[in-house]
Amino acid sequence: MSGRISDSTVRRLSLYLRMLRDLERSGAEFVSSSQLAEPSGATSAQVRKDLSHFGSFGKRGRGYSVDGLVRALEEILGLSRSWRLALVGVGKIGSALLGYGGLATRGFDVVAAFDVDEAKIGTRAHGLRIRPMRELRPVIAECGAEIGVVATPTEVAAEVAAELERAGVGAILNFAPIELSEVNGVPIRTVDIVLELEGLSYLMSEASRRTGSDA
Amino acid sequence: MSGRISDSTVRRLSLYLRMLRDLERSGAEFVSSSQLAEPSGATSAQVRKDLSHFGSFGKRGRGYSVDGLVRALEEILGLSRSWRLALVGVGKIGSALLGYGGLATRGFDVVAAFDVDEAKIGTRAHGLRIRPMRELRPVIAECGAEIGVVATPTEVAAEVAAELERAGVGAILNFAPIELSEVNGVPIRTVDIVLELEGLSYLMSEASRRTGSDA
DNA sequence: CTTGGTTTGTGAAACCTTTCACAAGGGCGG
DNA sequence: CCGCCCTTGTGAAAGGTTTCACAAACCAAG
Repeated sequence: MSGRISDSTVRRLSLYLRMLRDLERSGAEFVSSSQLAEPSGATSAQVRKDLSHFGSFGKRGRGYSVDGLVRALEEILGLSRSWRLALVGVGKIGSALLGYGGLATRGFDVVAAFDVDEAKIGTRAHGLRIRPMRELRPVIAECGAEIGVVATPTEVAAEVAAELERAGVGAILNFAPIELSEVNGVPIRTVDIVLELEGLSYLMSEASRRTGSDA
Repeated sequence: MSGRISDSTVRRLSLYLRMLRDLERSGAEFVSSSQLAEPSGATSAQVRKDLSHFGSFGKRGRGYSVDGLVRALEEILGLSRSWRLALVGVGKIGSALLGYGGLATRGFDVVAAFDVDEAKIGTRAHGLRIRPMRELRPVIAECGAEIGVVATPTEVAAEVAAELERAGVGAILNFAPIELSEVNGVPIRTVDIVLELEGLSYLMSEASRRTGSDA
């Protein structure tokens, strides 16, 4: 049991948890690894292997207790608490995030927002006052945000990430199309829409090259 | 050479291309695999292996011609042309996408937008007329959009994706927090912000569990 | 209590990706 | 033209993840 857990395993645990919450709402008591596997496109063996890294949660012959596994996964993923986010950059993406209710309902609360634009500073976006960059450090310290969100232009993203890290956040979510390197063990996840589109572009081109030459 | 190329390889090819374009702008003529590797956090061997799946692009002793490799990668990734996107759901995320100039400059043009909201239909968002869902199929056929973008609430995402596929798109980019299953060989990429945040939540919890028990 | 049907937990095998290490080749100075 | 230095392209090794397959365990029924 335990050791270093791969990103893909953690990803799947989140997906299992989603399905389990649906099941909980629908009143199911037990669930088997194969039911759990279906929506995430995994196999039942993979579900069992993933869970086995953290302990033994099922009953042979019965499956897993829905309630019990929900709580276990929330504990493992750190979702039995809520997290505070500090957003830097209240442009298109930043505003969309502030307005997206799906974050708060899942335990991720944006508690502070920053921007360089003098015209925006002091105004409110979705109930949150936009603050100048110079207040980044004190405000993050004061409100205790654990996760920094970079939604700035690419050119300043690396600098902003470094500043967030100095301000004491424990993790960073980056929306700028640039690969930021983790420093001081502060994990960074990048959401790169252009990269995803380019991946699709590759697959479509590949497909048409194939049909083009096969036909 | 060639065979099935992994997602991670394609991802890295995109990153190499980004760096190459920067180099091109800065006037460099040649680049070595180690220079190319740095920004994406890969190794020089990985760069060479990735490229070797598609052919032999370098000169031993010199490295790769920047211009030549840019063109080769654009060809491989299907980026020597531009792609047309059809957006479904002009809410927070959809609007942010429409306003995000970074897509068009990289060859991804949003050419049609759809929504169910009667109040939005007929109005313009960033110069694009919002159309009713019922026009999805004819409009996509007419304007020839190749990529469908799902930016709807989770509940209808699967249905919308299926409708896009029937309308003839060759790939789908999904922003709803749900795992959509590929059908008919139409590839789907999901951008799931909550999943990313939960991954960070896991890492932070893991870190604090470790320091908690080590101290 | 025993039997049968079911599902977990898990080593071993298969598969895939990354790293290593080096021969082969190219350019440049002399 | 020769010899030196540099970097590619690539088999082989290492490392990691997924799938397989089965013993162990549980429940229910008789």
